[in-house]
Amino acid sequence: MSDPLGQVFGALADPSRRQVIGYLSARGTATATELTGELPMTRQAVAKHLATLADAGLVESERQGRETRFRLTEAGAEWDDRLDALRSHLTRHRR
Amino acid sequence: MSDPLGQVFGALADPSRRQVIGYLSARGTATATELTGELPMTRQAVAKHLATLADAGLVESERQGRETRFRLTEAGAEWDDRLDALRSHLTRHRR
DNA sequence: CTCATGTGCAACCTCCTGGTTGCGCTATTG
DNA sequence: CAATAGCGCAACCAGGAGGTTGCACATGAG
Repeated sequence: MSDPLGQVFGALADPSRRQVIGYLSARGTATATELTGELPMTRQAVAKHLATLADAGLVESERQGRETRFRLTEAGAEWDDRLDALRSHLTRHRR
Repeated sequence: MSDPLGQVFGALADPSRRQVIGYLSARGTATATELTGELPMTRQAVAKHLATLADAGLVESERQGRETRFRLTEAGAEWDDRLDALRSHLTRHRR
């Protein structure tokens, strides 16, 4: 759609997707099946989230044998930091 | 829905809404009818965008007589700055 | 007072999104 | 080689998002 900013914000708007970013930041790498254990949804749903994150350039994948491992891109890691900052900025400013 | 971050990102995901933020930042204040002149949509559509921006806490309104004037909140102004930074960050990193 | 201007509310439509199920293919393992 | 684990693709569904039209209500201007 040639609206990179919109894709990024759209990707970050979903809480499950932000959680995925958090998990990937903590683990470094994970497969869709692994992440399914952490989220209340099916593997295919997780795979879709990973796909939109990849479209937004926040995540990249690499097939290793029969599994596909995902990790944060540089932009994704930057956003993981910004998310932490924004969260504390919110709770600080709330009241 | 008690997902403040999600509301903010959702609001920023739409290009028309980001444009509205830009206009408000430039003009300081505007009504829905005024903004309709700048965007290819009806006044009601603009009003909806302003409502979601207000729900996200990026914009606030004040009724003056028969018109309702909108302006950026502090958070909205901060995001207007962050948007500029992100855009140049993108065009810098792209290529 | 009358009338035009500005607004808000509600119904409606279309398309996208988050999620599901089902199936078939690929690659490891025993 | 056979069985299984992991993945991708496609169809499908309910609900929300972006937008429209139509109308009723309030307020300032003449």
